[in-house]
Amino acid sequence: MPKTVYKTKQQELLFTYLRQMQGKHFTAEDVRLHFEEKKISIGIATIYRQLEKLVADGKIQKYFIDDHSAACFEYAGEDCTEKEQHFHLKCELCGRLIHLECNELKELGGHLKTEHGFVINPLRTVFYGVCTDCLKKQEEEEDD
Amino acid sequence: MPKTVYKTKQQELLFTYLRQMQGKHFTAEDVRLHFEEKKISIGIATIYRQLEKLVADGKIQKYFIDDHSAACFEYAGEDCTEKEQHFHLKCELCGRLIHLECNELKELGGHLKTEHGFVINPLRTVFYGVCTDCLKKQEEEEDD
DNA sequence: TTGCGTGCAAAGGTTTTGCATGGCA
DNA sequence: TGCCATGCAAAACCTTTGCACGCAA
Repeated sequence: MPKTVYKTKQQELLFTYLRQMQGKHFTAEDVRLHFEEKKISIGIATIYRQLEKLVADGKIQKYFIDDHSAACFEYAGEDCTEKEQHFHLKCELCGRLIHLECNELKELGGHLKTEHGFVINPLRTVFYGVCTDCLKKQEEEEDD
Repeated sequence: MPKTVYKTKQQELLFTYLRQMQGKHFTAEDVRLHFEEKKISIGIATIYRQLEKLVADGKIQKYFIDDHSAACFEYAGEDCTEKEQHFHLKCELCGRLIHLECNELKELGGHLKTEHGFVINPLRTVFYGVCTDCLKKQEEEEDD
């Protein structure tokens, strides 16, 4: 993964998009569509290559949320520090992606480290399960 | 996802394979190769369709371990009960997949349920991070 | 001028799908 | 016999790669 050496117009456009998308997640296709709507043409290969570099630099995170659909990316923000890290919860029923900041969950990291010698990467880990809303719906259906 | 109605030879062959692979994970390609070695031909489409049904029935679990490589499947066993559930740890450096059974981690599920109304599916959730061995290697490199 | 970044198109790998055939009940 | 399951090939999908060109430094 080669380092960024030259500054290009495409890079700058992408950075602008990233700042807009802070805290949100997006796919390579989302990026392409965003610029297509603005009548700006950026090749999908360029988008992938730029995103790859940003991932390598730790500027953005790459997730695999859904089974075999596109990868999701997320911009961590200008000053990405450990305190801002969060976990992702993905509802298997409605597909909703929930950002979860919880100190108790950070103890999970400590436990895994201490007891299992494993340092978890919360920025890549996604918890799958069923969200509150879908649980309610399930219970209602059982009542029928 | 249609239910299984007829019993076929291919189904039975697949079940036999699953029993052999209990506790191990495998891809659709692994299944195909296994039968190819035995001079048994099962179409890859059939394998995918059967695995899909088994996932829908909850007989096997489907994981996405690596970025954009093949999906991994795992047979939970004949009498799959909650106590046998385990989490997966995936080392982002060496690629090792670790099966982790840990009661403390089960408290994680309780916490997510109680505090966040989210019921985690441990059979699908994969924790990404760095394993003990790779951590040691990293530390050794820092000493140089 | 040097060589990195870009864009296009093609290739790559995994999974899904259409359709005719085969086989279970 | 009716209809599901299979197999093959083609398509779909996301992503990567090869190559020629453009552009930053």
